[in-house]
Amino acid sequence: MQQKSAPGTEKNSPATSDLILDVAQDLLQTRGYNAISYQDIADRIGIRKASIHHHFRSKSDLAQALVQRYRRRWGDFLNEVDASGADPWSRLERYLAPFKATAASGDRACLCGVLGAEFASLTAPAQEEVRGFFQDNEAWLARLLSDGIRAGAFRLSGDPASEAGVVFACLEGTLFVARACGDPGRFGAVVRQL
Amino acid sequence: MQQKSAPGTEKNSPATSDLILDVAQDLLQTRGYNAISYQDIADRIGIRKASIHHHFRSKSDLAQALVQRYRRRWGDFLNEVDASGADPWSRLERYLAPFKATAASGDRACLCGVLGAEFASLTAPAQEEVRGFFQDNEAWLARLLSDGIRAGAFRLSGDPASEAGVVFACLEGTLFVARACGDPGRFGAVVRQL
DNA sequence: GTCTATAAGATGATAGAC
DNA sequence: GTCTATCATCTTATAGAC
Repeated sequence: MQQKSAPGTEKNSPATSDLILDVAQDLLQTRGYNAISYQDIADRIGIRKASIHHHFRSKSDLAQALVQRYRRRWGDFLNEVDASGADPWSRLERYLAPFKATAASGDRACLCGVLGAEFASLTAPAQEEVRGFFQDNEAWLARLLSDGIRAGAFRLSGDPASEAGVVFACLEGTLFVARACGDPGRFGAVVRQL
Repeated sequence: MQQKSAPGTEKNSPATSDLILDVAQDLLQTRGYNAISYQDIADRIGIRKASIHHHFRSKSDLAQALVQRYRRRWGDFLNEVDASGADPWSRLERYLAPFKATAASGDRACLCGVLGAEFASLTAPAQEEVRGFFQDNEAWLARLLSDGIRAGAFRLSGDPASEAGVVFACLEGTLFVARACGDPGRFGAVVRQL
């Protein structure tokens, strides 16, 4: 019926494939990859399983597309933060905002954190994307810390790359712990501590 | 045939129920809860699915028993470390050993970390055990840090409870990141940074 | 305690009409 | 692009023999 993003029609309601990804992402961040089915997604949208297979031939294709989109959007977000030209502390604060929002939801965690937990049950392409997401984040954080040191905004005990690894792992881990403990406020406490 | 732990027979080969839990734990730490089936476990042991149902009526019962055992063993371990009467730094090092071993495996993560990722797909009793495991660890770490400060071994920027939350979340998160990045050595780097 | 046999339902996936 | 219908397979789970 409708082309997605055809010239002059950018205001179209989201394409079905995007809707599928949206629903799949929400379910996945809540329950995990192997706990959700095409039926779950179809029920939420109000379509049939076969329609999802039209957009994503297999479940592993869906997973790959989902984590690809997640990683791309995250990269765009990081670029925006960089482009803002804000000081290191402000950039760090902006970086933490999505984590905060996820923690505040009370029932979601980071998509790649969840997939990282089910790592061996993913196909190689999806594994690669998860790994890439982790590396993207640590590299960006390392650069932020490095800049912050040079600007005199941060004082670190070790090298920026190691510290970035610590900070990122802590953020991912906190999302799980905070959710399991039913304590969304915990994320704020951890951030203050860092 | 054989009673488990009957008086005078403590040297029996492990009871089937323990074997099932052993195999289930290994598979679960690698793939995740919803990615494993009774068939997978039965195949590895060389028994039939029905035999597993004899020991654990349902899969959620198995999950609950598994995480209960995990938490109990962990508690025993923490008590042993405390009973050793070692100095705070040595106790911390002993605490980190199991994490190190898991990271070194290259394909496992913490059982409760994995279950924490699939949290919404667990039954309430299993969720409770996962939460309890997290709280046990943080409480123990907070006490260790508190002792260490009093003994002049540690210097902390915040209160022990907050710092314990940071450290524990970091350890759990690092297991996932290190595995996804195929970098078991990363755990050591994170520990040094902490 | 373990087995065979079986049930009942879910799952990922495909073919073909509209 | 979405649908109905169908498939083969897997999944959790139970009954009852040995």
